[in-house]
Amino acid sequence: MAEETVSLALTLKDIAREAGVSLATVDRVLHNRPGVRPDTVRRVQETIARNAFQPHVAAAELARGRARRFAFVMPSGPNPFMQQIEAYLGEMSAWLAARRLSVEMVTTDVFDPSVLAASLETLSGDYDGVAVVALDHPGVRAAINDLVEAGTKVVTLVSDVPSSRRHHYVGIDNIAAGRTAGALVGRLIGQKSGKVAIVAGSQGLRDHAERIFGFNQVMASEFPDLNVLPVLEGRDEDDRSEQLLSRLLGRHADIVGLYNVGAGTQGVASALSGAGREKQVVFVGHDVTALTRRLLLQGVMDAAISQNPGHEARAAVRVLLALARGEPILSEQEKIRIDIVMRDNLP
Amino acid sequence: MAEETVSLALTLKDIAREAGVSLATVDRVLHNRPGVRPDTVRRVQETIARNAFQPHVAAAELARGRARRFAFVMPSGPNPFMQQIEAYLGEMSAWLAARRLSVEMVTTDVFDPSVLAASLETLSGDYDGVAVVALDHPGVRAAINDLVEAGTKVVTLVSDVPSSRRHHYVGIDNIAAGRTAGALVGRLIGQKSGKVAIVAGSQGLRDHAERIFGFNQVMASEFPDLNVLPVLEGRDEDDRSEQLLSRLLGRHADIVGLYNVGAGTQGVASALSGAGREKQVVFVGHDVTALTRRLLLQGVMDAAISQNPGHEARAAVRVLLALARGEPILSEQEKIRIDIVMRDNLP
DNA sequence: CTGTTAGCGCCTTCAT
DNA sequence: ATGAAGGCGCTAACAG
Repeated sequence: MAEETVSLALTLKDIAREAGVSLATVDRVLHNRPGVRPDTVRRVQETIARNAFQPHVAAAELARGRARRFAFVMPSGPNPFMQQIEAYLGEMSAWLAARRLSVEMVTTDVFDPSVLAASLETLSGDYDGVAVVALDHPGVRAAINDLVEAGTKVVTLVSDVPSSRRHHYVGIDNIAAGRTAGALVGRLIGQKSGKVAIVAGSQGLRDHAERIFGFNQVMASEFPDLNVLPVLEGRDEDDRSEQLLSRLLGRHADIVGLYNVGAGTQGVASALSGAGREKQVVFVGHDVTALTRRLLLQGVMDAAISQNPGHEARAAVRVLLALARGEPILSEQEKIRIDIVMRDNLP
Repeated sequence: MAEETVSLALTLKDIAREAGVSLATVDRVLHNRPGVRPDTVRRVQETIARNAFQPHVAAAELARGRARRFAFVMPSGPNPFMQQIEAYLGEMSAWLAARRLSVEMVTTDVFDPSVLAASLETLSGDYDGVAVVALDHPGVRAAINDLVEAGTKVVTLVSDVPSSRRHHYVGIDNIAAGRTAGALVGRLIGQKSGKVAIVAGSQGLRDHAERIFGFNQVMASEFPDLNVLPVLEGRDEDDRSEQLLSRLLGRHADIVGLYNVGAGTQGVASALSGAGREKQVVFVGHDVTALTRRLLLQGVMDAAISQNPGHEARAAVRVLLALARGEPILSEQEKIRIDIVMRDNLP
């Protein structure tokens, strides 16, 4: 009735004794440090394996006794999603302090590649790890590579630079997110045919471009009766998004679906209600914020594609920490899922 | 441009010096242990607060040096979702071992209250914490309360016993899950009217009953054109579920929606395909397993309501550990979300 | 190449 | 009511 998984509570010393060597030698083998004869290595490794020995992490941390400094490079604007990530990092402060970790926020204009690159350059050498909401641009890529070169662990957050040498990306698969949005818009529209509008921040942003790509993919292949209109670029600004969309709604009476790829959600919603069409149009956007929560409850928005900002903040810290310590990353745990949030499963 | 959050790396000793007392006294105050004069307590607390002092967890763990034993009481049947939780617990073994924690699986017939209660009784005294997939029944409730009485930390997993004195519930809000399923079925059906079938394991299971309740709630209030048929009780068995549903499909040609509340998914799917109606009926079920993944990809299932089993396993362990150590629980992190999974956001 | 040793910061007797 | 001191398991410097 009971399978087991026991903790033998072996220690380095036990292994040392059993292998007939000293503590220090076991430690060297454990961290594959040089200066041990090959067959001693083998002998020690065998005893370690035979006993399924696991060093006590707490003891190691204590002995190592090194404080780690991480920097988070975030957009300076009033993006609610980014603010949520920052808030969750703040909530972690006790957790961080108890582990002698520090996280510093660096806000910068991540939309200007040279400014972002410059910000990254200033960090070099001062931090064990850097998490950055990155724009995919050659200058930024170079800055990331320089950091990596200098021994800093780098994680891209929310928006990736796949061609760089960053160690890890913490964020969702944006093409899949776009596909998900497309499937939702299409299926929620039902049998009706008509036009579908897309509002994005900019097609120059990698994540936006990828989402649009995924969205169009699904639309083209599965909803031939729906006609996708050219993308409106609202620069994630409320006013501009509202104007553009209002004009579009005015020109097309048969818009039945709407995909808001980025921020500027307030503007998009205003345009819809302004036209009195919030009930006729299936509206899917991104992220659960105070605003999108309200819109979902009101039935103005039908679904939000979301990535859990708390999870994202914690995952970024954990990954940086694991990288800094040379520990393995628990990829299943750190993977960020694409959440579909509707009125009834609002978190 | 840079706000900060520094780690001053204070230690107990620093606090002791600044407060003019010894290490031991600070320690006593820190853990509000008796034997310290009230105003000494205050003085020490003030210095702690003033310096925002956080004891180093690694050092504490090491000094405390106590191994913890946890037991997970799980259903003995071949429920794929439960097997996933067990698998994730297995994957954590290195993590657990490195912290001198042990997790033992105890499988039992959780559907028989007396058997489950007996299983729980045998655990008393041997474990620091117990996670249990619980049936809500007076006998089980009493067994849980006995464990708690004996000082064991108890967490209910997946299925709750709210009226017991369990310390925590790790799982989803099943009423909300049912509502979500209802909203999905209704909205994906679109404007059509017709009948909706429900297949559950048993209405005696609290989680199933709650899901059905939520589902009906939404159906009644928002989809008056859909007519919900009486619940079929398939006991989570494939054969029985298939038979019952096949017969129902035979009797009603106008079934347009189907909600599978529990397991037995294979049987439900077979009944649908057997009738050649897998494309006409909107089919929503629970959990992402190898089977439901396939059904989603094939378009037989339209959506799965899911709770992340990996997250659930880790959260249960973390909560038990925090309870055992007397640490606070990070409720935001440990909350289990209701995930909507469709073909394009399969994890 | 290998071993010895002094801590890391906190907890826990044991004295006082 | 308070303090002193040893030790938890590992790391890192220093000897050899």
